[in-house]
Amino acid sequence: MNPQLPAQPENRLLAALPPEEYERLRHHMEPISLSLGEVVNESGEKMNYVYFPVDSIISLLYTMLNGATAEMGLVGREGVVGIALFMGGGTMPNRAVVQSAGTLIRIKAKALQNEFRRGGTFQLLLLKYTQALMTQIAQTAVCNRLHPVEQRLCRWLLMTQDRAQSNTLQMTHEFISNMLGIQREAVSLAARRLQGKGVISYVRGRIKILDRAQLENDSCECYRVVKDEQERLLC
Amino acid sequence: MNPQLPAQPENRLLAALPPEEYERLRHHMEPISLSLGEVVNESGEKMNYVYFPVDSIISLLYTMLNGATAEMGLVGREGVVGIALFMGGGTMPNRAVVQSAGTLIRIKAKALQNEFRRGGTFQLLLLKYTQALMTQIAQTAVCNRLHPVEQRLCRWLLMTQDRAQSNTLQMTHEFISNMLGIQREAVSLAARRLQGKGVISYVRGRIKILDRAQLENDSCECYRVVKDEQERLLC
DNA sequence: CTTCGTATGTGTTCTATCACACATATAGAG
DNA sequence: CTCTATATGTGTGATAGAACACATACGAAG
Repeated sequence: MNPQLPAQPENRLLAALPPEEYERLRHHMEPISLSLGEVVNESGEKMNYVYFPVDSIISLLYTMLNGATAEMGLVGREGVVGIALFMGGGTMPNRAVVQSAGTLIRIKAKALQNEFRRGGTFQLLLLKYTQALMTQIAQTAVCNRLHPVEQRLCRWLLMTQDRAQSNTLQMTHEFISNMLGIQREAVSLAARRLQGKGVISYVRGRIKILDRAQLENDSCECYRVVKDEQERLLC
Repeated sequence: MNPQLPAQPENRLLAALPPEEYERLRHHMEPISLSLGEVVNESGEKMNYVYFPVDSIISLLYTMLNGATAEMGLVGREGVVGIALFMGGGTMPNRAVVQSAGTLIRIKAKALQNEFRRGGTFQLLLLKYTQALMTQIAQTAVCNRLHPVEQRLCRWLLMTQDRAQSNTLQMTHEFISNMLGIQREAVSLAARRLQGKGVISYVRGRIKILDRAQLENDSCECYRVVKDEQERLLC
């Protein structure tokens, strides 16, 4: 169906498949590219595809009735968007938005489910990833409750950089504030403190990570917990 | 292995199994009873059993390095504790504690995994429940960020009452504060306001829900979202 | 009925964050 | 080079909660 799949920066879940399973799925893989802000899936809406990010980042967001938003999870090439399609629910009550433009590989729900039901490596990988995502979401819950803005910002920058291929992130303070569920001014303040320490630098929607080690120091423990758990589960 | 299982208030997941699958698992079910505060599973520790609460409530807690705690999920007879055993990770980085004493049915990891791999109703139910739990955790994340203490307390009381069989809950403000990840005094204040409105009443570790409808009104939207999603998935 | 451990009440101070209201600076279009 | 939309800086209250320090009150055991 699609002759040329991206060569190197493939999605990790797909890359980990044994040849046989990969071959079967290969014919259903369809690369697409999405730009910043595009909605991959609307809250509560039935999905027709499952999406495997290649060099894009997808944010799982929840919007409250009053319009306030907060992120619950972040998905890059280590994962997949559309868990509900194999978990059996079909839909989820949150939105999936492109946070960093790039390509994804999508697979039709039916094809995915067929392969999932075979109970092979594919199923195992998807379930393990789902568990890793749960840990990420759970940690976000606790972190939101117990840690101050600056630490949360550090954590978020680290998570984002892990999923970006670069150390320059294209995003405004305003955007970040919607992800962290805080005021834009609070982001600006925290970012400025980090810039003062030489950890990051930024100008108009372009953030550069200068000192990753220090960023990890300034972050709360949550970053490490999630990262370690992810590596344990997916390597 | 165990001749007499509790008659009526069974665990919902087990109750929903078709006779054949139930029969196979039946021989591996072992009812146990646990008292308040017992640790069903320690963070990061390999589990030997999976636990299906019958008339007990289990709290999924995360403890920070500095000792602060916050709850990420609540499991009653609608669910199961030990998701990592079928999701493939084996362990999870959080603790499971008895929040309300009572009985559970436990099943050895091996037996559970064997039945899970058959890919029948059991697998389907467990995965759907896992999705419902994810929604609960995700909503907790967002709620922790965006809603004030009093609304969160209402939500938590509602969730707890749904899982308790009674409208009297045995728990101190201190205990609740550890679940919500806030100060005990903050719980006392919010509780007193609710008592003033005649929504609840309490004395020394015994909370009575007087006006459930009003409690739902005073709660944030999060309670409904999670509840609706759970009903959609598990009915 | 007393005692004592524990649960809850109450106040004060301190801090982070929100909520507004603007000022300023930058990149890109023309 | 100028203009303009947009991103960021800055200040000033208001408020929710945290932290701490006790006072009180309940209720089970004796």
